[in-house]
Amino acid sequence: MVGRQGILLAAASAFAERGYSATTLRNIADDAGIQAGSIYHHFSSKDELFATVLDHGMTVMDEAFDRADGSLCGQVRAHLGALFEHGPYTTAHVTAFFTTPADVRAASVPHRDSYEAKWQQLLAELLPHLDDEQVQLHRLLLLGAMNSTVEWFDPTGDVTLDQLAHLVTGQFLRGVTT
Amino acid sequence: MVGRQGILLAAASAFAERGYSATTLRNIADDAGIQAGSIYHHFSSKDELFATVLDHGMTVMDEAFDRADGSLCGQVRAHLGALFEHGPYTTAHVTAFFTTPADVRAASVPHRDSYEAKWQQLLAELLPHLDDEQVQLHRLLLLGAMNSTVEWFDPTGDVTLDQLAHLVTGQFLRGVTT
DNA sequence: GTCTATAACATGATAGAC
DNA sequence: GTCTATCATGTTATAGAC
Repeated sequence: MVGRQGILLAAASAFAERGYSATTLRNIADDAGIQAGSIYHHFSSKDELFATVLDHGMTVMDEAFDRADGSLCGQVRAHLGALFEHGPYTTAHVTAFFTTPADVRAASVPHRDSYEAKWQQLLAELLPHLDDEQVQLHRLLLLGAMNSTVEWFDPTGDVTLDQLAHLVTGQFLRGVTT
Repeated sequence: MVGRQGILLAAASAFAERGYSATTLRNIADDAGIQAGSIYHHFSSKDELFATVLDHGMTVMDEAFDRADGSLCGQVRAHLGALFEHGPYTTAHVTAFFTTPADVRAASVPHRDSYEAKWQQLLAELLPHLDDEQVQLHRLLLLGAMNSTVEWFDPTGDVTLDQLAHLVTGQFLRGVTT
């Protein structure tokens, strides 16, 4: 893997695994097969590289959401698919965002907010008997549960992403007792 | 705040907010009101300080779990209470654990595992119609949802911890459609 | 128990050769 | 477009005074 795309992929992978601060430009350069100084031909700073990774990740999330069928299970499957089937860009969003210095992550807050607004609208239509604040709480819990899967789910194991999506959807809509 | 306890508290707060790598001993010393070098009178390394914070956090979790009434809502309330009512030690566990270098976090893995085993047993008794793997998946989703609250829940807002515990429990047991 | 000073090293970033 | 230095700064950790 070469050039800007190779750097971006190596950066996303490192940020996702170690977080923003623990990832060094030398780490990224090693994984990309170049020298650390060469990164600056493609990106002006570590911050810009990180912001580009997060922006790429949110674009993947957006496209998956917009392509899905609109059913809750379909949207859950799309979100999980974005996390596990489209490289480490989305994973970096989940694992590295919160502990990154506020001024660095600020650039990606609007993109995140617009994605969360899509979920808010979807759930509001699905749950007309609840007010906006209740919907928001349920949304945050659902996204929290889905995003936590990056810390423990193995997509190559014997549970498939489809099965996981059905499990998440069932627990959310009907609970575990059914 | 002075001495070892003051350092520990400042360290937990900093680790919880910024993660392991982004937190410097100078950060911690500043918050504790001492010089960075003085930390080494109480702890032999940054790693040991971090491990002590995580161990303290797991002890808080354990005690909250064991004191609760055994009902799911009671245990959920205890877990959320440990996150929001007993200092930043538990928060550091949630926000800083995953992105910390593996050799540093290794020391706290057994304590974490034993806590998760308590939840596994609780849910297995509550859901006798499910096999162990299904229970495990539901447990991981539930803990993921609860732990995500540290990124967005404000315990001083108009939603109380009791209300949040009931909401989490209701969504888990019966789903959102009831 | 805390301070100051400093050693030893890692990091983000720059400059210029090729 | 990548490389090889190199700079300035920040980091963990140590030693010894008080």
